[in-house]
Amino acid sequence: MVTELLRNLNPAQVEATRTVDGPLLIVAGPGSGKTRVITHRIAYLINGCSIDPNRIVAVTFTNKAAREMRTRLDNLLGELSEGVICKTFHSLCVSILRVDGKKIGLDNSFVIYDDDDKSSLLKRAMEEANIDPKQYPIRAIGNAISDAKSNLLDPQAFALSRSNSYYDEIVLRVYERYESLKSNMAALDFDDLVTQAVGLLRQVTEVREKYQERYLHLLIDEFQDTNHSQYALSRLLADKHRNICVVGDPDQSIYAWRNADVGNILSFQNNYPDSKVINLEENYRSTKNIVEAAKHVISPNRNRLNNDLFSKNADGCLLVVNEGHDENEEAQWVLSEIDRLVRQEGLRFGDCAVMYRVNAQSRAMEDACRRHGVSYRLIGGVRFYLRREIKDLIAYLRVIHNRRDEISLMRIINVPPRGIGSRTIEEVRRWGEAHGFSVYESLQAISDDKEKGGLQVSLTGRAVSAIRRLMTLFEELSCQAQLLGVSDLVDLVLEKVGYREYLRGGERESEQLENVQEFRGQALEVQDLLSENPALSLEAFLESVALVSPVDGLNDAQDAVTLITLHQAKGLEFPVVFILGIEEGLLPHSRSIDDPLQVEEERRLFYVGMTRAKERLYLSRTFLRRIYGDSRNSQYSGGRTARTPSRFLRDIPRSLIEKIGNDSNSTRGDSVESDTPSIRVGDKVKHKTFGEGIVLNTIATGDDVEATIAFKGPSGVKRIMLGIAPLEKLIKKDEAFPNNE
DNA sequence: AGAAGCTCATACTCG
DNA sequence: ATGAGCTTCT
Repeated sequence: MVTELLRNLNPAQVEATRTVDGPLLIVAGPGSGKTRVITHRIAYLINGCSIDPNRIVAVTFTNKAAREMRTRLDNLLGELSEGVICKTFHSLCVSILRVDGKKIGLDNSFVIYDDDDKSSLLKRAMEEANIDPKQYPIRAIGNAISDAKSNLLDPQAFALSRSNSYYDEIVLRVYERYESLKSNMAALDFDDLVTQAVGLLRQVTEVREKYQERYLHLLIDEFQDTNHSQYALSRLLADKHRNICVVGDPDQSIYAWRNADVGNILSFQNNYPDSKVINLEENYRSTKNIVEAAKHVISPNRNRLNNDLFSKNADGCLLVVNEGHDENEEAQWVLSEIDRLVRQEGLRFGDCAVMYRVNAQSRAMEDACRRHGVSYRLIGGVRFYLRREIKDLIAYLRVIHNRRDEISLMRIINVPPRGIGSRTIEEVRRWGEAHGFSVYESLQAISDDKEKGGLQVSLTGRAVSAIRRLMTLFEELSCQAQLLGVSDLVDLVLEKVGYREYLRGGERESEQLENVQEFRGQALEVQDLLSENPALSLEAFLESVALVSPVDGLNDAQDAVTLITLHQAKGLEFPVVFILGIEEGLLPHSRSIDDPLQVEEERRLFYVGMTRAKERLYLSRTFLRRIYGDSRNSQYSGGRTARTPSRFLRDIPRSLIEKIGNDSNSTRGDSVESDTPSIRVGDKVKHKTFGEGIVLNTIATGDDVEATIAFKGPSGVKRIMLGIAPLEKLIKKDEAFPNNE
């Protein structure tokens, strides 16, 4: 049994599988059989070392990865696999907090706030703290708070840790207010799930010891993308037995922007000096050409661990680089190539994935797919659970589950319109605050106040009766929620609230009704799973909708082209991959372009995308592109922005590329480097009449060079012959942007 | 008072 | 395209 388990593994994989005692770091390059090693290691623990499956925890990045792992464990172990705990960080934390959270004062019917809810709450916190959201954008403040939490800094610790700049002072004021509101509402945001779990384990000895004892073996996947708080949680859980195995690849770290810290890999080696390190370097996924190209793209990065990826696979096809005119032509090219692959090469639509940096790029692809009648699945985009009609229904369910959830209550208090407008709400709030009541309690009190004038509340009789109707509705729904499963509850909400009628006549009516149907179906799934105790299904359902990610729904059954962002593509693989928009400003993204560290992350993102491809890799860029209508750049090129090829393209050896496209322009953005070394793409220049600008492109034309330069201000993009241009000043590319941050 | 209709700015990557 | 915030309509 055990020898069979190890038979199909290479020596490094065998070693990783059999190293079960003590801390272990597995550095696993893309396609190196990482999941295989994790699952085999778990199987080995159970079958070879007789470890109780219930004492093994595997933490993954997405639910989809967790499910996949469970399926593969099931194949290796059969029924035994069911005991293994396979969860994401967030779901692991939720389960810990549901069971033991009350020991740190957490209401166990807490709700989980998504980013929308978080913004609403931040907005309110800022209102209360008299901070102008125009001066201090909610998003920026929210990120600052998120940063603090990722580093396990509560408001107090944040206050001590920061320079007392005025900005930090503002953040602190909002942070304090935000936390206290959230606590009143018995709500947690995503960051809280981890920080609260850490707080619980740190503060409550018995809870800490319980989990430390139970979790004999801990495996953390995608370790390069954990943040400080997640790592702290991992260490806390592993502290007794010290059997902690982390699997990661610094080259695939693409979430620094949400506080993931590759430094955790170094910290791991410092925190566990006795840890063993195993490198998985053989790539089984991709052709040799793809692996070679990817290696050339990643190698300019500094601060890399030694992980020398190689492949023994066949060379395979050359990479294909396309240069299209604009995003529509690019999409057109993708579709005709996919057509060809399907008709001539025996591939399926489902084998093909189209990847891009930003969601907005999916638009042109969707249009092209529809025109060609090719079915596609769009991953991400406007997420299902963030659609208005779905969020409304979730808000009803949340208020039923936890009436302190004021963000949800406020969302649906007058949806559908029921005569409780902003003035009424304001008065209810004012009254509630004066009496120390939550909004729901205030509504109840006002509703129950039979003798008029008993309360000091200035509301019209009309408003009071509207409130009374609402309270009657909620009382009934709450009462039924004790008896019904969540799907039946959704039906009751739809009926009693008149939600379908509310959607009637709207512009997106049929689409919204379809979404509602889909939502009912999902509720029914959870209800059926918990048919023995239907009242529990509401909480389970709310939890499942809070923690899904778009990739979770990706099913391979349907033969459709996958449209997906590079970030979401991590961990996936496809026979054929198209990566679009390999242009400066998009990949690397304009928001990252000024910071060398961020450019390194963009490079890793490209590397992640490339290494998703098993057989064929297509790269594409355009000369013009419209993104979001591009209002800022509308003066250029008829509403579109002139594009220059990504610097990353230059790092792929020409020998690996088969080039197509209809423009004589070179892939190499600095093609004239040797002729006129003083002007290169990316240089900052100053023109006598047009002012300051950045060189976008250079083309040798006869005995002169034509440069495309984007000037600041109204001049916009101009093509200029360098021989005669009155360019006064030149700053080299690297000096053009001294650390702006 | 509350609803509806309008303009306006705004938009990277995510559990 | 979407939401916030404003004005106008009922």
